[in-house]
Order: sequence, then structure tokens, then C-alpha cells
Amino acid sequence: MSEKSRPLRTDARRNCERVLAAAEAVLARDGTTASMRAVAEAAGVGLGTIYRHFPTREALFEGIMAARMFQLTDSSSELAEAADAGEAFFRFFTAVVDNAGRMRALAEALADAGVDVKAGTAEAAAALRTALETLQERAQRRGDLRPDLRLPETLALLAAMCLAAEHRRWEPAARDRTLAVLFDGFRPR
Amino acid sequence: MSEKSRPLRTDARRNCERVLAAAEAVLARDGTTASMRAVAEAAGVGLGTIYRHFPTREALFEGIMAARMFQLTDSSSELAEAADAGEAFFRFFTAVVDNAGRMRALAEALADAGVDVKAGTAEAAAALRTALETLQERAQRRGDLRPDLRLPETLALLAAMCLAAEHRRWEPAARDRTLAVLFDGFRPR
Amino acid sequence: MSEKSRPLRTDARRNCERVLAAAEAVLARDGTTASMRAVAEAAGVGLGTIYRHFPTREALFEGIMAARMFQLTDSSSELAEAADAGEAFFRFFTAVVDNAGRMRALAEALADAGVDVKAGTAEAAAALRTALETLQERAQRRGDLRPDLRLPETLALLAAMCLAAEHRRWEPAARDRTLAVLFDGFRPR
Amino acid sequence: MSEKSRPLRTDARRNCERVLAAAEAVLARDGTTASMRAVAEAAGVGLGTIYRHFPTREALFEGIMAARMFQLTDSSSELAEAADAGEAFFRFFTAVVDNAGRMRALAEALADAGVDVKAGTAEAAAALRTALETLQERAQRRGDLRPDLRLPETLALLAAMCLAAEHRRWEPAARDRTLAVLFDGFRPR
DNA sequence: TATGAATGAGACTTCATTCAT
DNA sequence: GATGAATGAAGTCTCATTCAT
Repeated sequence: MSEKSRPLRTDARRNCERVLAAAEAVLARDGTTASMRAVAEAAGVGLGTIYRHFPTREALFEGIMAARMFQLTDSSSELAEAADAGEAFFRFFTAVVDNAGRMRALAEALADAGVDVKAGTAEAAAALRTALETLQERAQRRGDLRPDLRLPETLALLAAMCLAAEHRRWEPAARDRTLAVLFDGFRPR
Repeated sequence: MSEKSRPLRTDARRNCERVLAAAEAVLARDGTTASMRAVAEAAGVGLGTIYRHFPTREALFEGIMAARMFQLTDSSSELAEAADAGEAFFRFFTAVVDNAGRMRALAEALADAGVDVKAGTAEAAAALRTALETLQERAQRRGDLRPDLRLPETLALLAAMCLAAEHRRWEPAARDRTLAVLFDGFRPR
Repeated sequence: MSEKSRPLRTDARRNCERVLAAAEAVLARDGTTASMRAVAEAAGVGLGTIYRHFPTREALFEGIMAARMFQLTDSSSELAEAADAGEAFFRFFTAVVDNAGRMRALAEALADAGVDVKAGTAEAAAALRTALETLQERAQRRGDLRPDLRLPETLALLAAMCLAAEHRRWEPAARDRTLAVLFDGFRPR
Repeated sequence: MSEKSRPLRTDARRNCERVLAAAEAVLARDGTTASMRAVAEAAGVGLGTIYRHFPTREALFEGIMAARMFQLTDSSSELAEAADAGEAFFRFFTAVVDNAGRMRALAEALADAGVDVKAGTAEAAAALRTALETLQERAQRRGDLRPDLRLPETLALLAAMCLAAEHRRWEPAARDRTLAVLFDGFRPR
């Protein structure tokens, strides 16, 4: 296929990306109450263009969330081979919390990653869950995490931290102090 | 002419209570986005009746939150004299999380208890904070909690657990397993 | 428990007067948009008490207006025998405007005095109209007013001045300067 | 089949004009208390359409007032060069009163022209005031108006006539008779 | 295909009036 | 008789979604 064979598709894709980028920024700023008009204005496109690519407001927002979750999942790959398995797990956990804190509205999606409630984010959530599980089990095998720690609890605690980070933007230092306490609960005694 | 704070008429008090009960139920079901009409219908009263007792939507909802928070604070009194100071602290922490989990919309208020953002709940939040601090310091003096644990972290973690408990109703067993991990981080090593 | 002559009637009359006085004050302050609750609070009585004496909000307000108009009419009696007939006419005209300016909401009633639109003020308006006519005709007979001035025009101009005085509270000095121009149009050339 | 320079604009403009026309009619009929729904129904559009073109109720109504006031100001241009300066002044004065009488709700705006209370009409009011001042000063220089007449009084009297004309629709003949009396007060003695 | 104008349900709130206490 | 609690229609405004251009 040559590049000229599908000009419309190119346009459409470009617009779709602009919408996604703008929606991400708006969601980060305004949270889940962001209006479709705000997204359209930030993207520099019409309202109808958004609805062409995403059937409903929910579909758009879930699309954003899924993309972010895939990004996070990707970032776990290299951590899965880091020398310090415990540190890798904590780094990933922190990265997820950090993302929730940076983008209002992402927190809920991340919190839902443990249970897959939304159809739009189910696949991404499953991938994220698997990534966390992988890191956790490796750290447990290395003796860096308590062996009785199960994934449901880890996910619940991750969800909690994400929601809190979003609810009131955590300063990095405060975030580290808070997570440090939690992480001590993760370690073998 | 008008005596100070005359007792409410019986029918007025009954309706006020019905409004409060209905509002609590609706807040538990729908969260902070609950509409005034939903409350009115649940209470079986007219919209105006709600506004007679609570000047604004915020006043009603914050009033409920504050009441719950005062209830929680009250429940800490006897715990403050329990034999096992550490257990008392954990019980109170769990009770707060439990309340957040039972009523959507309470969680945010509890999460805000650390910072007092809303005027309507500031006093109740301060009381709750003090109660937690009292229990925590006693447990630390008894050696049941790690001495380097500071209130800001405790509050942040409490907020996180409340938000998570509300976000997805935690089963008591799951809640206990999750908090158990966290509480291990609170204990001296 | 002992004297049961006519306590209720006395109470009722006293309450009625309190309502009227309060309503006048509130109408002066808030204008025609004054709420029944504001009147009740100013009077120190319940809302029901107002409705006992006046069937509707309109009836109450028209009652006030009528009373004021009768007062004004009464004040014309002595002017009708003043030595300077022209001055008497101007004084009365000014007094009416002054009342409109002092009590928001009275202006409309006075402006309607020329046409009797409201049932509640018809009688009072007719009396006021007659009083003005009497003063005008006497002044015309004395040669103090232009002989071709007819009552409809006088009433229309009085209405205009009342509405303007209410619309933006006229300072006495400004009021006098403005009326002075108008009065020059009333005088014989 | 090829003429499509402005496909969307046409509809929007047509609706905007329909809204303006309907709003003028409704304002003329109901005065400042006219509801947005009444305007929407009169225009045959949805409520949202009005809010698309005018952000608030005030903006719509003040916009209409301002437009009318600018129209009036424009009409003064040719009068400013008329041979008979006094007649020009009186004609303009009458035109303003006439407009107030034709449209309920315009009267208040015109009455406020002397003081500029509303932000939305301030500019138009200032222009109208200047137009009146220009005509008045020219007429005074020509000796057609009494030299001691100052603008504040003229404005107060204009406001009064506008309010009265609106309050009870003046027939042209009655209006002329009434203004004739007033205008005599404006003339040199 | 992209646009954004139009829609209208639904949000909060006020207030004249009724009626149980 | 007096009170004021209750009612609910009506007001302004927002926003997800549809559809004509």
C-alpha cells in the first residue's frame, strides 16, 4: 500500500490522535467532570469529530485510560529484568501511583484495574495486572517481599494509593514518605 | 417574641429526620452526584422541604458527613482507654474505613479530614483528626506503633483506604486482609 | 383566664397593624419584589397571620398603597384653603412625588391613580385624583396655572415623576431642580 | 448546486435573528420579567439555542436594549443639523420616549441612561446621553431652550417620561399633549 | 468527513400559597 | 387565631448528544 492510497485515513488518524492528546490534557486538568466541549476546544476540532472516533464520552475517556495503562505496562518490561527485584516492584508501584496523581481521572481507572469493570479498559487493566503480578512474584521468589502477600491485597492497596494521590495532589516527598510506610508492610519481617 | 432555639415541631423534626435518612441512603447509593430531587423522592417530601432544613445542597450533604464524622469521633472515646493501645488504634482506623465503604460520598469527606477543605465539615474533621492523633500517640508511647510514624502519613494512608473502600465496596474479609498488610507497616520492626 | 371580653379581636387588630407597618417598611426597602416571608419576619408574625388578614400578596400590597394614598389625600385638605393656590398645588404635587420616592413600590400605584387599574386601590386613587383636581382648578381660577392645562396631562406628568423618583432615589435638591423645570411648564406664559 | 460559501453560518444567523426578534417581542409584551422559555417558544427554538448566542439572560436583554439605544443615537445625527435646533431637540426627546413606550423593559434602560448602572448598556447609554447633550446645547445656543437648563434635569425628566410611557402605553395624541406641557418648561420665558 | 448549531432533560434554587399543629 | 412547615411550579443555566450543512 502506498502512502497516497488512503489520505482520508491519515487525516482521520491525525485527528484521532489530536483528540486523544487533548483529552488527556483536559482530563489531567479537570478530572472526570471534564466536558466534551473542553476537549474539542483543546484539540482544535469540532465536537462531531470527537463523536466520529468515540461513540460516547465514556468511550473517549476509557480510551485515554487504556492508553495510559498500556504505557505503564510497557514500562514494566525493563523493570522485570532489573537486578533488585524488590526495588523494581516498588518502583513500578510508585510509577503507577505517580501517574494517577499526575492525571486526575486516571486514578479511578487504575483503581478499577483490579476488577475490570469497564469494557473499554478491561484489556489494558488485565495487562497491567499481569505486569504487577510478574514483578511481585519475582520479588517474592528473591525474598524481597513477604511470601504471604497475595495479588488481591496488592491491587487493593495500589488502588487506594492511586485514589489518594489523585484526590489531593501528593508532593513527591510526601508521596515517598507515605509509600515508605506502606512498603514496610510489604517486606518480610 | 421568639424564644431562642425553640424546639422543632414534631412534624418538622420527623420530616427533617426523613430527609436526613433519605439523603444518607441516596448518598450511599449515588455518591456526591446525587440530585436533590432524588433525595426528595426518597424521603417522600417536596423539594422545598429539603431547602427549609438545609439552605443548599452542600449544606445538606456536608451536614450528613459532619454527623457521621462526629459519630466516629465519639466512638474513639472508649477506645482511648482500651488496654491494648495498638489494637485500639487499628480498630479505630478500621472503623473509619468501614464507614467510608458503607457510604459513597463519605469517603471524600473523610479523605479531606486531613486538610479541612470544606467549611461545613472542618470542625468535625478536626475532631476526627484529633481523635486519631490521640490514639496514635498513645499507641506509640506503649510501643505498639513505630515511633517514627507521623500524623500526615497516617492521615494520607487513612484517606487512601477510605477512598478505596468507597470506590469498590470491600468485603469485610478482604478489607481485613488488605488493612493487615498496611498495619504491618505501622508496627515497630 | 379571667377577662375574656374580646382578647382575640384586640390581638387580631394589633397583628393586622403590625403587618401593615412591617409591609410598608419592607416595600419601601425592597420594592415590589419583596417577599411575603420578608414581611412576616419584619412584622414578627407568622406567614399564616398575614394571609388571615390579606388573602393574597397583592391584596396586602394594594392595602398598603391605598392607605398611603388616603394619607396623601387627607394632607390636601388644608392645602385646599392655603392662600397661595398655585403654591398649594405645587406643594401637593411635590408631596406625592416625594412619597413615591421614599417608598419603592408606591410609585406604580400612584402612577396608576390616573386610571384605576387595580381593584384594591381604585377608591383611594379616585380620592387622590379628586384632590389633585380640586387644587388644580382652584389654582387655575386664581391664575396661578395655565388655563389650558387639563387633568389627564397633569396626571400623566405626576405619574412620570413618581416613577422616576422611585426608579432612582432623587435627592431633595435634585428633585426640586427637576420639578422646577416641569412646574414652569405649568405656569401661564 | 455549487454556491456553498457559508453552509453553517446561514442557519446560525437566522436563528440568532429569530431569537433577537422574539426576545424583542416578548420584552415588549412582558417586560423585564420575561422568561427565557417564553423567548425560546416565541422564537421556535430550544432553550439551549438562546444560550448559545447569549451567555446569560442579562446579556440577551441588555443586548437588545443597547441595540435600540444605538438606533436612537443614530437617529440624532441628522437632527443635529436640522434648521430648527429647538424642534430637533424636542423631536429627539419625543423619539426616545416613543421607543420606551413601544417596548416594555426598554424604559428602564433608557431611564438608566443618565447613570450607566448596567455594564451591558453603559456604552450605548453614554452615546445616547452625548447625543442628547449635543442637541440640547445647540438649541440653547440658538436661544430655543432656556439657558439655565442643565443636562441632569433633562435626563431626569427624560427618564420620567420614558418610565411613564412604558407604564401605561401612551396614545400618540396623549403623549404629545403631555410632552407639550413639559416642553413649555424647557423654553425661555 | 468535519463541523458546531441545536436540542432538551435535568441540575439547583426561590417563593406564593396551603394547611396541619 | 396564630404559626411556620410543606408544597411544587417556575426560574436560570449546563451539557451530552444528534444532525443539518
